Amino acid sequence: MRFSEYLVPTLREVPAEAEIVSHQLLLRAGFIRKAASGVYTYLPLAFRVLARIKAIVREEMDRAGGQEIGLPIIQPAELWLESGRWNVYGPELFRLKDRHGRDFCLGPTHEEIITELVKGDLRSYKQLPLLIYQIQNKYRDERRPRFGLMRGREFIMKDLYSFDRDEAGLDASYRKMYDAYTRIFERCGLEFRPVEADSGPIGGSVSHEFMVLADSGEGTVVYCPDAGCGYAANIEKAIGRPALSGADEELAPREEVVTPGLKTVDQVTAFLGVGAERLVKTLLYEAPDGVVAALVRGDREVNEIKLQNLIGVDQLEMADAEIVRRVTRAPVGFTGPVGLDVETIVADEEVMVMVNCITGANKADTHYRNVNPGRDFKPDLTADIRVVDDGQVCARCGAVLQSRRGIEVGQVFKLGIKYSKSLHLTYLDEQGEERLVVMGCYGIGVSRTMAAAVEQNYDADGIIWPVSIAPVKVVVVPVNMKEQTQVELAERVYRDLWAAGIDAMLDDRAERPGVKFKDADLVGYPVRVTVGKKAVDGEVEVLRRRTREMQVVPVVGPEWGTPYPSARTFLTASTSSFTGTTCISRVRRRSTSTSPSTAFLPTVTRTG
RNA sequence: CGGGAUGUAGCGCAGCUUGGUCAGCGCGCCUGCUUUGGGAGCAGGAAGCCGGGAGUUCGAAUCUCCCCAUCCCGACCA
Repeated sequence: MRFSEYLVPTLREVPAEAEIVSHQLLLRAGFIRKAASGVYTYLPLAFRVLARIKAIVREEMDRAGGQEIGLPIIQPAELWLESGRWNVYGPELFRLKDRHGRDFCLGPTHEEIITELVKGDLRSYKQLPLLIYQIQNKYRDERRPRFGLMRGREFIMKDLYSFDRDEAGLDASYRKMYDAYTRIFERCGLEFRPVEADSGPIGGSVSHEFMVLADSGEGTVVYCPDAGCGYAANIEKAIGRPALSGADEELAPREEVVTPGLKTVDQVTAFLGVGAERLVKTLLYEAPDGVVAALVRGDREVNEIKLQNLIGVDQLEMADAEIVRRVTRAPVGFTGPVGLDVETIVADEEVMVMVNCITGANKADTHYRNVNPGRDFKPDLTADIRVVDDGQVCARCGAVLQSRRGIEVGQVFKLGIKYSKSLHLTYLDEQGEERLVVMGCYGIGVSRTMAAAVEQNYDADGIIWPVSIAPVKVVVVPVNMKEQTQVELAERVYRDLWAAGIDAMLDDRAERPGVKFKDADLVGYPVRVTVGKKAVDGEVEVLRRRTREMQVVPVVGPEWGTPYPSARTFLTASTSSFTGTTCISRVRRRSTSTSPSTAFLPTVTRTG
């Protein structure tokens, strides 16, 4: 591929709409262009990166026994009405009508249609297990698309569904996928961490997310620094060891304290001269069947996901000031559990051991002192409903937990029989008895993975692609296009690289070298071969993008007669001897007699 | 969906307060010459229904109203 013929519209300035690094760099380096909010065109370089990621995903899915299929993106409403999600999914579902007025949607996920498929053709235990996957565009009309490819309305996703006879089978499938995901993200050259995750509205029992660690991530990973322990979880799911000892005091009689205008935990505790851990924070939530009060220690936050799961609702919103006033007959800031009349009172387990604590008195400008759980109020439920963050202690080993931001690039779920039961997906076992299929589902955000790779691999000059997913491995830069020697040697190196199975870009533009160097850094080719003044001696420079490590390499003999014996070997070695070695060594070899014109180039370079 | 902001040439922006030499700047793009190891210089050139509509006015990029789009901050998800 020749730069002069290739569509790589690099930009010198950062487009104003791009906030995060991956978005900025993918735009600037000529990988993507926006078509609409949350909808992007993939230019040739991006397309190649995506192809590489998909190739890795396919290899690992196939290795684990997966079978790729194609599913419709346009799906009939009937399927979604049947599963009930046509109404539940809400405005995130892209809906459309055909010319006859029939309803359709653009698939945001494919449970319905794949279950339908399997239901139609699954009869016997002999057909199980079954692992089916697809890699396609998905559509979600996000409330707020943002961060470029991170949260688009159209995105590429791999979905695999597993169908097993029983729990043991599901365990095996889940394990296979977990391992496959680990291999995939390792091969993509990403620093990631599998973490325990909440299974959310998709349901099911066990779930892990694969988080690429990056400060721009929207998620938070809580992890135990003790390598032997290894606990790691999404903050939504993470548990810490509860502080289960209160103050060592006699129970004192409850009394009112006047706290004029003091609404926040900080204000109240400062006024009373006690620590936040002596206060019980009472938050009111509006749930479908009534108001729920959540009680946590003053220095904790309520984990709404845990709360939702506990009380079994999928919608929970903080009560507004009006509801607070109606329920407590007091303004926001003075709510407390004593005498509180709500549908459900849920207390965090830490609250129950507190002694002589402070709470709101459900009366303006008033708090209670010396409130004691059990004596002064009785929650309907006691559970872990707090957010675990830095500084809390690992429930398993007692080390102090830490947290980092992460980008969720994959998630695996054990669904169990949740869907097969409601959709009556069954098979006949050896005894001829009808049994429910046990399912799992496993997703990877392919386009998001590309963005995540950039978030983790860049510097002030541009992208630094991991070799395994780089759109092009090597860029060959003749410094001066008017120097025939340089041009010819560059052509030769370029041809040799292709002959050796290494895809290369020849920057044959009549630009000044600085421009080409800047673009090379921006685009992020792992290796740059510079053909400059030393070309007359048959020498070129090989520069590694990541380390800026440079080596002068003799490529041809003094007379330019025969290729220098070690040239190809060296170039091959020097491009494969650092991160992500899996890819280069797997690239298919090509015949050396083929001309490296663009016509011969594969549209997609398959690995493996 | 709430809150905040922004729409002027391909990209980045100024101009709007105070309507009228106000269609501008930088980069990019095209032509020519020079230059060629980190985003060159000179000369010439193309390019904008000033987001859209309706108003106010002798006159609107500028003032008013409505709409649309985009981006950023909060509850969902890959």
